[in-house]
Order: sequence, then structure tokens, then C-alpha cells
Amino acid sequence: MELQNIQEFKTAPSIIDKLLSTGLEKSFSNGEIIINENAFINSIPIVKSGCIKVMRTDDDGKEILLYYIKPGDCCIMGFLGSLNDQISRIKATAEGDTTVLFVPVTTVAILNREHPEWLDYIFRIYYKCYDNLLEVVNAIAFKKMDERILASVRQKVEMAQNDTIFITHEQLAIELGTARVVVSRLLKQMEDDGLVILGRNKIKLLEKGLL
Amino acid sequence: MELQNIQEFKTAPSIIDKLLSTGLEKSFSNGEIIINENAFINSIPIVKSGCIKVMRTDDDGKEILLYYIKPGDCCIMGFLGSLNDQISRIKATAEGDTTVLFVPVTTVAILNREHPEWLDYIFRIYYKCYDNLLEVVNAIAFKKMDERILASVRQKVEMAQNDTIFITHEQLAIELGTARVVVSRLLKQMEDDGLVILGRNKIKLLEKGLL
DNA sequence: AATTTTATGTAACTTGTGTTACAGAACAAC
DNA sequence: GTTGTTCTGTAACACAAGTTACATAAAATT
Repeated sequence: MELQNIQEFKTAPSIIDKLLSTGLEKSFSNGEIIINENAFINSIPIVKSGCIKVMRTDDDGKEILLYYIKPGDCCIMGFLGSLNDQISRIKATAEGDTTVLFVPVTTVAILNREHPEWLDYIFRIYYKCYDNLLEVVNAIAFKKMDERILASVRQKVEMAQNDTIFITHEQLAIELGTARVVVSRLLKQMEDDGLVILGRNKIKLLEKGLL
Repeated sequence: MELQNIQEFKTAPSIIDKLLSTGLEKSFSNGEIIINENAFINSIPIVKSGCIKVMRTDDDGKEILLYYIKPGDCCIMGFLGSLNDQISRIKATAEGDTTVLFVPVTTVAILNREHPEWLDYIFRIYYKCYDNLLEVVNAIAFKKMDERILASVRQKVEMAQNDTIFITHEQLAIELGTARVVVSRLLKQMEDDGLVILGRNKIKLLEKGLL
């Protein structure tokens, strides 16, 4: 995904010039930390390729997955935190090999002022993140763990564009904020129900599990 | 709270003029619905006095409290939803007598373009809401119900600036997305532990409950 | 091949929360 | 005062999820 493909920038190529000329491109391999919890942020990461996984970490080390940032999107929390001179309350890691363009806040300040298309972009991404977060709240508050596991597997299958995903129960448990045994137990149940087929380090989603 | 007191507007009184000349002021009494779930939004509510309570409603009618919008703040989700021609996924009601200035999206579009101070305002509020939501996620995911009840009571005590709040267990239960019996049970436990004193329709927070 | 590490399966148990049901208390309406 | 309504207290139970403990299986390392 190149920046040219971001819908708001198509009519304003000068935005892209500004981003590329002042931004710093950086690559990360799977699992690498991009933004640490409690890190001070002074630039905004725009995903060029790959994917960023955004987690919230509790004071006592428990984590939970918030959402993924896909190519063409940016980490809006980084954006806002930097504007408000705040510290990040989230942890962002690379999901697969990922290339990120870090845009300094000084550039953002200029773009805010001079390019309405940039604002359209920011507001669109913000809405998306916010909406995602609301879904997370809803899921944690009202859904049972088996539903949440299935939803998570479905999402990963869709992202991988492959009915088989490669992940351990432990990793899934961390993302969902629960314990490994719980995930193993429920996945086994789902296998008995014909929703998935399990293997070491992999989960295959069957047609029945698609809906 | 008059708009003059919003920090970003102090150096840009023309924003206030624009808001007042195009906005529509409306008053609500306690509990009245300001934005309905699934309502289409075409204006942004800025709270002048009182307070707006923002809840998320599940498909099957279950609710959970997201946050409060206090005087000088605005409902950012309404803002974004309107920009993206989206439908509201939240329900906003008046918490006590509340006066709201509804600013049409057309005005917002102009302000975005012409007044950097307006953007500063929007971004500040946005950050605040986002941060609030993250705290909600954290609470639901990792805190036990008794902690959440106590936190809720503390928040209400602070907002009321009075150690006694007037609320039924049922109302508290709805806000926390649980059942009334659960709240009654845990509150009673908290009373036994000397954290609160209970009465019909009221909860008094004791010093021991403050920390 | 033998050993170690990592991932999974399973059982037994605890705990927190949701559910149902009902009784009594406080309050409001008549 | 009597009646009806709303709120709270409590008990008994159901169930989802967390916890501990250990066995087995698969992969990696030596």
C-alpha cells in the first residue's frame, strides 16, 4: 500500500510529498515493539505495509487486544497523545513484517492547518478506531468467551486470507485477556462441534464456523 | 459554563460568535434522551450546563456506561459520525438538568478550515474521550465488580461534590452492565466492610471508601 | 536417538457473577 | 390508615471462567 492509495490524498498529492519528505520510514519484523506502553510519542505512525497490533496493558501486566491498524491507516492514539503532550497508554507491535512511516508532529501541525484533505483523513481514521473500541467494549462486556474466541479466529482468517491460521492457544489467550487453559478448553469444544480443526500451532476454520 | 471559558476559544472569540449564531440551544431535564442509538446525527452537541451520560447499547438491549460529558466538552462521537455520514452507536441522556448547544455540521466544516483553535479544542476532547474509553475497557476486562462499583460511586460522589449520592441499585447495575442483585450483594458487603452506608435510594461514601 | 522445550489435553476445584424467587422495608397514592 | 409500588436484603442455585496440577504430544536441540 502506497500513500497514493489513501482516498483523501488522491486530490492532494502535496500532502504525500510533505509526509515523505519529513517522515522517517522504518521496518519491523513480526512481534517487534513499535510503541511501548508509557512511551512518549512525538511522531505519528502511518502503516505502509504489514499490520500493527494495538494492545492495552494493565498496571499489573495483563494485556488485551484493542485493534489492528492496516496499511493506509495510522495510529490515532499516537497522534492525539502527541498533540496533548501525553504518554501512550497502549502498546503497538508489528503483526508480520511491517513498514511504518513516522511523521513528526511538526509536520502534522502544518498539515492540519493547510490541508483539509489531511483532516478528512484523520477524522475518518479516528472514527474507525473509536468504532473498533466500542465493539471491543461490547464484546468484553456482553459476549461469552467462546463467542469471542470464534470472532477472533474469524478475524485472523480474514486477515490472512487463509482458512488456517498459525497461532498458539497461549497467544490467543493473551489477546483476549484470559488464560490458556480456558482457550484450549473452549477450542476443543468448538472442534467437537465441528467449527474448527485444531493442530499444534494452528487452527483451521471450517465452513460451519464462518457463521 | 459559558463558551468563553473553553480554553481554546479565549484567544478566538469569533469561534464563539459562529457557534452561537448558527447553533441551536436546547434544554433537557434529568434522564431525557439527547441522542438515541441508531439516530442519524447532523449536529454536534456542546454541553453548556449539566451533564450528558453516554451509554453503549447492545443489540439485545443490554447497556453499559461509557463516560460523562461535562460542561465545555462535546460529544465527539456525534461529531465523527456526522462527518462520516454514520449512524450513532451510542445513547446519550441528560444527567440532571442540562443545556446543550447543537452546532450544525456545516458550521463545523467552516470552523475546521478557518480556525486552528477549534481544531485544538476538538483534538483535546477527542483525546479525553478516547482515554476514557480505554479506562472503561480496562475496568471491564480486568477489574472485579466490587472494585467497579466502588469506582463508580467515587466518581459520582466527586461529580456531586457530596459524599452522599442518590441512586438506586438498579440504576447502578444498568450502568455497570450487571444485575441488580449483584450490586445489592456487593454494596452490602462494602457496608459491612465500613466503606459505605446504604439507605433507600442513597449511598454515602465513607472516608475509608475514598481510597 | 535421546533430551529438552514448547504446546496441548484434561481433570478437579474455586471463585465471581448471573439467575430466580421471595420477603420485608420504605415510600407514594388513595 | 390502607393499599399498591418501588427498593432492598437474602438465600439457593446455575454457570462461565479462572486456577492448579499433571499427562501427553509435537517440535526443536543436542
